[in-house]
Amino acid sequence: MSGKPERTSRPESAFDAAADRRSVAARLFAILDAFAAPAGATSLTLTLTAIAQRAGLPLSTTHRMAAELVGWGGLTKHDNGQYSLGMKLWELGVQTPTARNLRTIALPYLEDLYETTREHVHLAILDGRDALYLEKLSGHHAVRLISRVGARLPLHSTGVGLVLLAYAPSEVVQQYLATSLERFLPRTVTEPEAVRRRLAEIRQLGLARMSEEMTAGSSSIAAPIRDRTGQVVAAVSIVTRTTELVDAGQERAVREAAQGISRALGYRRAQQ
Amino acid sequence: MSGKPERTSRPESAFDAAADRRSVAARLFAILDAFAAPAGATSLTLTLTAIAQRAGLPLSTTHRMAAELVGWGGLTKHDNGQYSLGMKLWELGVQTPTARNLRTIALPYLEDLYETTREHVHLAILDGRDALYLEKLSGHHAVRLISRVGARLPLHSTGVGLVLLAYAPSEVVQQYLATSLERFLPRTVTEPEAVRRRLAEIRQLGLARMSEEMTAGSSSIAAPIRDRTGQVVAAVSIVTRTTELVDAGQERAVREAAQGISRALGYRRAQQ
DNA sequence: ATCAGCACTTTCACTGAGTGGAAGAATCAT
DNA sequence: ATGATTCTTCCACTCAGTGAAAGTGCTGAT
Repeated sequence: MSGKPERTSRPESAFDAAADRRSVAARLFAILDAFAAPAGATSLTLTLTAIAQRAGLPLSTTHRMAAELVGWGGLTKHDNGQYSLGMKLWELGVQTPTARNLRTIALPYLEDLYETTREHVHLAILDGRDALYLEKLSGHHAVRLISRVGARLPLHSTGVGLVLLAYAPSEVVQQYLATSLERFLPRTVTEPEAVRRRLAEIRQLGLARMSEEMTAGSSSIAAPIRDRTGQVVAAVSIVTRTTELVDAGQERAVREAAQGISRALGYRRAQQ
Repeated sequence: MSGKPERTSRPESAFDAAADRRSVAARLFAILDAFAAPAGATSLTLTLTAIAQRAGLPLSTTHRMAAELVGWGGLTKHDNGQYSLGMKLWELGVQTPTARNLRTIALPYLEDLYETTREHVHLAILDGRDALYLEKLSGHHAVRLISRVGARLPLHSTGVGLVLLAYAPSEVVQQYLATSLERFLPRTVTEPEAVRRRLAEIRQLGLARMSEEMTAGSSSIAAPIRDRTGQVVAAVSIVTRTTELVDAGQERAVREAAQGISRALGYRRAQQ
């Protein structure tokens, strides 16, 4: 049909300039977001064309802006012409108050927990509808997991996620359970009422136990971290190979780590 | 003197609009940089006015741009009206290839090193004229240090810095030694020729020893990390309380950690 | 060698997005 | 109340940013 594009009239273009009402800033952000775009498969490095596509920008605009970002340090241009996120972003990122404060305070306790259990150790916060993994320690030989520092994982299928949800404001829980929850493995609990019952249980125990709900062969034990005001601001967990028996020692270790961090954050076992 | 500003003519303003030839992008970057600006004393949170001052921008421009940044997640606006860097930056930052790859690979070895030595453990890379601290592990009771994840420290007065300088291209060394080196403590080596001799020694030993050159009461042992190509890409160190005797066990531990990480990065003891 | 194909870079005339001074609102201090 | 300070909104002007198109350079097929 539309064989040869009509060069005389406006050439058919994938990009509708007039419809793009984004500000300069928004376009810059789109370029940076291009590197984080697809959920799991984060592309560490992209060509100019790939960035332009993902950001939905004309190539020349992308080129100009990428150059500015490179100049600043937000992007790095490699010898092969590919781009990746730059060190400047890392430097700014680690200054972020939550990341910096929580991490600095929690890390020693996480190390202790790792030493006593020799299992994956996670530290996560609630961010939007996800558990955002702030820190992860693991030895050389631990189980392969999808978690990663900076990763976002669902609240209903991870230990830290359930803990965070259990202590979240009720409207957050409401909203979260209103959407359908993905079933990753046969044992993933996805039915809203069942999840609610679990949350209540977790609040009662001050501890969450998960088994085979996200990654086959792995279980997790998670506990809440409170700040000065008593609010739950984060969660710690260990992820172990699934075993039948409940290891009381592990549970105690996780609880102690959470309590240690809470105390370090200024929490004093409130009126109970 | 200049009592009432003359409203009829151009009002005396600290900001010369015409002289500011920065692009929109550059102005945005200036706002973000405002949070990292002063070397040591990083301000975690700033008021709008403070940002405008540091970035050298009119208040209204700052206001508009800050709003866009908040919308994106690059800044967070707190209840009290103060701004701080946002989680989005952290998320992008941890995706940065060097940070992500090096950290992921190195962390288990750093943990081992911490466990066997119980001392501060540092991982740093060379960035510009500084040692940039990528990772830092330390227990609850360790010596108080100025280093911090994301911190930049001088090359000539830190263990990791000297190692990185020792294996840097000669023009980097040239340039670095061309400027006058700050003396932090009486024992800091600042004389260019003396530094060069040290670098040679470090290359020979494959290890650097520092004592009381940056922080009083602390010493450090550092070793180089090589990648697949044999190039030195980072350095590990431990920082200990200064003692008279050389602890061979500590030196071995640092060396082993560095070798372990190098091996994990694909380095195979090259032709020697 | 030659050419086609693709990815990146540079240019440039047009124009509306971004600008910043100023006025208004809100907050705090006295 | 009164003034000082900090933040927010507005809007007419204008120049910075725009993107189509031409140019450059590389790769690999013939």
